Amino acid sequence: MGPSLRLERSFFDREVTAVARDLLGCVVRHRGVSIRLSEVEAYAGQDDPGSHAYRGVTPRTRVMFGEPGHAYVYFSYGMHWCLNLVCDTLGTASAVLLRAGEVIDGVEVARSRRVAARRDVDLARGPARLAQALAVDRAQDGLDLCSGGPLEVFAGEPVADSAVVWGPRVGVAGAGAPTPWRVSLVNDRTVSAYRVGGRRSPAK
DNA sequence: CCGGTGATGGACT
DNA sequence: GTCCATCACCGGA
Repeated sequence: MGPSLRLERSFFDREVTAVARDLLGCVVRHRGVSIRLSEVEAYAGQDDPGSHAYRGVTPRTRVMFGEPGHAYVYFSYGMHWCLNLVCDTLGTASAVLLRAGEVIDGVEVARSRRVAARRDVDLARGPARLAQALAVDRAQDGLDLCSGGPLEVFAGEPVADSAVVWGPRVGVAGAGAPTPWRVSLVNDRTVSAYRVGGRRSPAK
């Protein structure tokens, strides 16, 4: 392991898909667990129908419209939390959803938070699983990632373009966007399962 | 391995 | 009232 350099605000203050690409291989750390990111997804602010910010500022989306380099945490499906990193220029409301990664430090702590995970590769394979492994919930919404707080992101080994693959979104109801927003590491076992027809059927 | 489905609560219309 | 940026579990192959 080399030196761990915390990402500065200028890293996040760039076009959101560029930030998403560069987050692969980086390490997010919170409360004793470090995760190397293998899969992320870009949400391009107010002009993106798939984004929570699409309909403007609400109490929930307020953080997205704020300064880049902060955490945006939302509650999903009545029982899960998901962690995003606010990106791009102040006010654009862009963010990157952290979808999956490999636990590289604090494996025992992560296991204790993810009792249902049968294999270590499943500890942070999926956005809600990743947040649970990190013990991220509403309390981390809005936290600054760049000022030495408890939630931080560090640079990792550089990832070559040949080791990166772009794809469509997962689990978003909105019309399919022409742009691929999801980026992941090629042949990485911690990338979340890709479900083409993964939508839940209506309860009977 | 795979596909199908219930659980569960808040944000927004 | 409707819609989810999901997960775990179950049964079949």
